Amino acid sequence: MVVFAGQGDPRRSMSLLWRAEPERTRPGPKPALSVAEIVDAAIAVADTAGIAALSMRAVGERLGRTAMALYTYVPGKGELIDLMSDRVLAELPADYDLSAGWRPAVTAWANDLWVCYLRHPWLLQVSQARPVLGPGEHTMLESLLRVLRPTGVPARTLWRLAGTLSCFVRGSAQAVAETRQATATTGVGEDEWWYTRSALLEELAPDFDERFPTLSWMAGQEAFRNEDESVPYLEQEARETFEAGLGFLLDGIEATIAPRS
Amino acid sequence: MVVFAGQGDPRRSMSLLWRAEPERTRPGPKPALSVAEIVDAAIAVADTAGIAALSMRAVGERLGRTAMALYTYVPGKGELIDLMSDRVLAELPADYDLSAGWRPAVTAWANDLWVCYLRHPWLLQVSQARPVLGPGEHTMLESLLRVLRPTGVPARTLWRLAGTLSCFVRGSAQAVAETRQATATTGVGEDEWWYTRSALLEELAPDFDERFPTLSWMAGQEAFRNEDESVPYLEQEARETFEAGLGFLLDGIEATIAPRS
DNA sequence: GCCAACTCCTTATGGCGTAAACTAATCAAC
DNA sequence: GTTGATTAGTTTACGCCATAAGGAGTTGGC
Repeated sequence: MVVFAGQGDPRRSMSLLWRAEPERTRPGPKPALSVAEIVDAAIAVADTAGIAALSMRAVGERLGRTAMALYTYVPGKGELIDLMSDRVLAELPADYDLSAGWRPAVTAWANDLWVCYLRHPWLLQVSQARPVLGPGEHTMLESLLRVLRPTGVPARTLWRLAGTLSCFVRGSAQAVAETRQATATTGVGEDEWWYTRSALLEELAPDFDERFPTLSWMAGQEAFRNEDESVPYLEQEARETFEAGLGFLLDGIEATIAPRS
Repeated sequence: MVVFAGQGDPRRSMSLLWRAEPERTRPGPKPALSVAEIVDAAIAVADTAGIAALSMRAVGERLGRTAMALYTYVPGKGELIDLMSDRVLAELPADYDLSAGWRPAVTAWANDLWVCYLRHPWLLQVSQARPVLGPGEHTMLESLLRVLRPTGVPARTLWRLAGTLSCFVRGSAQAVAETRQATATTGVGEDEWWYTRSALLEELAPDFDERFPTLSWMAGQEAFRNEDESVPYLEQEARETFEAGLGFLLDGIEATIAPRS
């Protein structure tokens, strides 16, 4: 299930996103932790154990504290996830080389975002509905717009292009991320999984070929073979879909842009 | 967080997906419920209250039973979600009119899937990594392949096209779905939300225009105005991104297909 | 009539986020 | 110094969740 953003005081969340660290000359014990440290620990937990394992208890434990200790730094779990998302996006490059034209630059942007999603798959499970509006998110968008703006398309089109590209990268990264996560959490390898399932399919749906003629034609096409044995099949498949799809998309965009360049 | 598929006995899950209802002349009290009834109830819960509110208790309650009663029909929550997904996808059309060519047919397919996602937004939060392999999922894919196959592209390309289109529809439907869900769960309208946030942004990031020149240029472009006041802004925005993006994508695909038609 | 199979319930376990109340540390003002 | 306000961090507790275990009542075949 998608994780939603913090719903508490907006001022508090936004301050956390934009402010470095609060100044300190106040009574009370010195804080042993910092927001940054907590966010890092949370990212580490989510990266290694998945977002399902991201609990306040788990993050606290990693820092040698109780779950409740985190609440002095961060209003709640939702806000913590906002901070994680924005921090991870902030690591993306802010500028792309435009000397070879917009197309290689967009490709690089898409690739970087893709890699970021795969390095932090939990990011794909955080709702993007209400954007976090932190510096990281803005950087990601700014860098894409900076690449596309020189093509001279009108602002409205520019915005659509950015939206389309983001959607596509996100959608296709999800395919890979979920594949990996499924393997990790179930402990069942792809081959094994597929073998069991397809045998069952034959048994339970003996009329498969009549019901799904095109699918069964495709299955017989032998177009699917693992080129690189070291990469799981489904993952390789998804990676190629990403590359091919980006190609289709850029072709289409080129057709829109070309008339005016 | 993404909900994962059932991880129990694969035979059991697959039987549930493919078999209508088990034959019954066995001892024991007659079952008062059926798998189909449970799945319907679960879909109703998820549709109205979101997947976060989908608990075994909630589904049982809707049927006048306890949570544990469901476990006689369904191995667990994961498998129930599989059944829900597949059932919803099975409602999609199996065939599209090809008389006007592949392009309107693909557009119709994409639209239908999009509408399905928006009718059942929780579907977007169910991992697609390990496909459910039920009849519904196969129907959805079969109908797209049936549209694209007559273009004569090689099987491998066909597969990439299908993957790309699925990713894109899913990705962009997510944008709308999450927007709506955010409004529903937080109870804060878009305008209100945006107003508060942008005011805070100015206050907390006074150097915004220097850091994000392209974004701030865009914001000044006034390209963004709500044409239809009855539809929330972000949702309309996302819908247009979907339509425009599908256009770019189909243009690109057309370029790939054209040489051979 | 009896037994095995079955549905459905109650109860219990161990997780979760976080509210509330508390202890202990730290600084400013006196 | 001492005091009092302020803060960091703990413990405890509440109400959720999925589901394991075991028991009560129902039914068909023998």
